[in-house]
Amino acid sequence: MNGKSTTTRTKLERGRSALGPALELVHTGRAPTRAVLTSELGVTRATAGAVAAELEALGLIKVDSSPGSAAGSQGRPSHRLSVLDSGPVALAAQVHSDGFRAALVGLGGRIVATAPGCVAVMADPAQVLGEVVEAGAQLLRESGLRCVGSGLAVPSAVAEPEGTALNPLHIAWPAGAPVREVFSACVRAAGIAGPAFTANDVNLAALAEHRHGAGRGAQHLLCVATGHRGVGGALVLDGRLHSGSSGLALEVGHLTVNPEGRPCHCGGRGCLDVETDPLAFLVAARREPGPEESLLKQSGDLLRTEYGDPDVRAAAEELIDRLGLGLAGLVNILNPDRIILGGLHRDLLEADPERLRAVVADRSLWGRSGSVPILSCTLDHNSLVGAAELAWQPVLDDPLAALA
Amino acid sequence: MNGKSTTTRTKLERGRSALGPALELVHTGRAPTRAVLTSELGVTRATAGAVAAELEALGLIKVDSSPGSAAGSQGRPSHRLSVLDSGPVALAAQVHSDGFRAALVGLGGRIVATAPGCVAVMADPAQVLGEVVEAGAQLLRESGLRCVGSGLAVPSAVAEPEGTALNPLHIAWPAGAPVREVFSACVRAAGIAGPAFTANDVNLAALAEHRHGAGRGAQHLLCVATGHRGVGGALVLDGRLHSGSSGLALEVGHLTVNPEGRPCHCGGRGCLDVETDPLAFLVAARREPGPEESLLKQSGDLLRTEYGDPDVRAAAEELIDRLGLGLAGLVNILNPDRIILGGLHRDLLEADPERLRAVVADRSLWGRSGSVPILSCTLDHNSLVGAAELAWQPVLDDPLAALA
DNA sequence: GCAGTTTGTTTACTTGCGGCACAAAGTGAG
DNA sequence: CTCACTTTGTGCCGCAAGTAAACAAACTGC
Repeated sequence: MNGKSTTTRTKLERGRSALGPALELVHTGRAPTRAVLTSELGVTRATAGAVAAELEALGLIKVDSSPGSAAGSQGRPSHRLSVLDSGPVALAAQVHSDGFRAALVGLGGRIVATAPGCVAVMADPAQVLGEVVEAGAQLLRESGLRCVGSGLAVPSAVAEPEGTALNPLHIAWPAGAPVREVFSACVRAAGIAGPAFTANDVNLAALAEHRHGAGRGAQHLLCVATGHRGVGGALVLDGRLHSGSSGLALEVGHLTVNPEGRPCHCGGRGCLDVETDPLAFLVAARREPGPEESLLKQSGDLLRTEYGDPDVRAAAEELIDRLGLGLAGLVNILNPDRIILGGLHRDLLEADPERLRAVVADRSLWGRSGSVPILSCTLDHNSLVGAAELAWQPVLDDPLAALA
Repeated sequence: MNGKSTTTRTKLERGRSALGPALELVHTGRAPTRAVLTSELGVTRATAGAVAAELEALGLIKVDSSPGSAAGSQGRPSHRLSVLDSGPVALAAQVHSDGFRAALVGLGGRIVATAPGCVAVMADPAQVLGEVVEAGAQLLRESGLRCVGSGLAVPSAVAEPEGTALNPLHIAWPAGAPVREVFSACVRAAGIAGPAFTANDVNLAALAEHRHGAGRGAQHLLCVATGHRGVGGALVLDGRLHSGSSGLALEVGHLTVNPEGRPCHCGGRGCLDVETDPLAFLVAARREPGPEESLLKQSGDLLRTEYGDPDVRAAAEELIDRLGLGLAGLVNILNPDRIILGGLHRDLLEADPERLRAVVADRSLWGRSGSVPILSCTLDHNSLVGAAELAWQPVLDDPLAALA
């Protein structure tokens, strides 16, 4: 925090100071017109106009002076602002238990191109990341678009500041693998421009949902989600990801939600991780679990198509109760103003929203905090979009410096 | 968050923009000299000089051009910066189970004057707050100092944005009492200048420790403390208090730390509140608890003077283990980079620091996050100083506007 | 006493941005 | 269709925060 910042910012390095906030407003869809931009920034129309023109000159946004379908209100119609379709993109990559995926993501969380996931040998991080980066490089070559940076989402806690994967249990990587370093090296080796970032997938999903999905406008957003195995959590505070002092915050998989529950590899019993993930659901519903990489789909389909089956319903209610207990514990500590659920938890919410909300409210200490809205994630590929957010962040912070 | 801020900041309202950050640096002791101020602000020497001169002209700080005891390094000695002894003060008030206390607190957390706590009839918030505000008004009259605002610390969760006390269990106030409203009314009625603020005492203690005590420099500071009864928690993130979306975050008293433990009024069993507070300690140590308003002192004295006694030692170790379990749970969710303990928890830490640290490390999921430093609170009257911080905040944010 | 180092001060100069006046582009009433 | 009205965009002026650069001041060590 301290330590004599020796970097005296010179005037030349700084851009127009309102440039970053303005771009963020357009990026998150909170500034559909120049008039709104003016009021959101709290500056004069003259300044907002100059800022918008500069962002347009940078090739980031588009200013439509011919509105066409006007809003219908009185007065002169405002120029519409939108992200530029042919603007720069970020390279987003994701690794999960059923393969990997690469995509190009423009401003506004718009997925421009995507390379479908391929199941591959998972043992060696360098090999897997080399492949996914190569797939991304191919997309970049095909599109001919400028790249502002790269982001990678991994299904593991990522320790800060080193960027090592602490528990990539569900992909066959070694614990402590230096994923950030490896990913950066792959990106550099492929000749891809811009910085490279790596973070946990649920954290990135939460970030993406906060900016473009179900979390928009929340000040204290809690996100809990499953993959095929295990449970992850994330917290977005005032628009910034809160990942703790060493990246390990909100690793909620080992909250105890059933003191007499099944043992967990962490040494405890009845952890959220083993009580509310897809495998737990299938076992509780007395179904035969399929291959690991389709557990999420299998359990989700089961919930949606056979909810009438007593076994399925009983299993769902059991998991909802356990999940609710875990969420209530988090609510008591974090007091979020919105909760969003992904993976199987989303399916559980949609199967019986009232039951989940009732459990959370009942187990919360304060009525107020327990009545927090609980919503489903709404973005496709939210981890991927979140990975792109990381790469976009320098541009959002200071467009001039980042694109120089 | 959104909603067209119609308040277009005019140029006249804004002061020198670096004024607030500069005052905060002096306030928290991070800018002992003008040269350090220059580098911390990241501005030129000319700007830092102008800012320091302006703060001096406002009567907030003192610039000692004759250093006397120089640092001994090379070059021209820098002017020393310090808060002005005769500068304005904030009125701080605290209510707890053994009475109340009023104080005047200057910049830098310096307690200028204090009115000793008086045990009084506690039933009526308006009466109690009227008395404490009157005591503060008396201090202000005696000192003749200017008052920038008032702050009140209460031993209860304070719901936002209304400012009602949700669980003032250990003082005989009704749940939901509108303490902020009542306190503001008392302050206005007494003719005391400036805005009035109200918040939870442990939150304020954490804020004070972060700025002036054991929490200085921490980015993610977790504070846990007892009063005479019950346990409170607080989190300071990047220098700002995190109290959740409705003020109810970090109400950690009802974390389960002993599934077979004694019943708690919240309906659960073995809550931190009833397992690690002074009363629990005295019972575990087989001592006769004295009057409620001296439980903290009684248990602290016992720990310090009779730690050789097997009963005392066994009780301490039991409480340390339970506290460690609770802290580990918080560490797994919040991943703080420092923990500070107050009240009996501080005494427990000092009785056997190694044991507590070992328990926390053992029950943390990640070795990294479990090795977080655990320290004692160091400030006297930290809740009182924290209450003053609330009142000082507008001045720190914009000195010109706040003192206009 | 003199070179070297670090800090404070003075004097332009740059520049982001507010304020203002005016032009532009729509709506609705008659 | 015209005119009043509302809201938005643009050009111009000026302020003031803060940089940059040159100079002065104060202390150390040889």
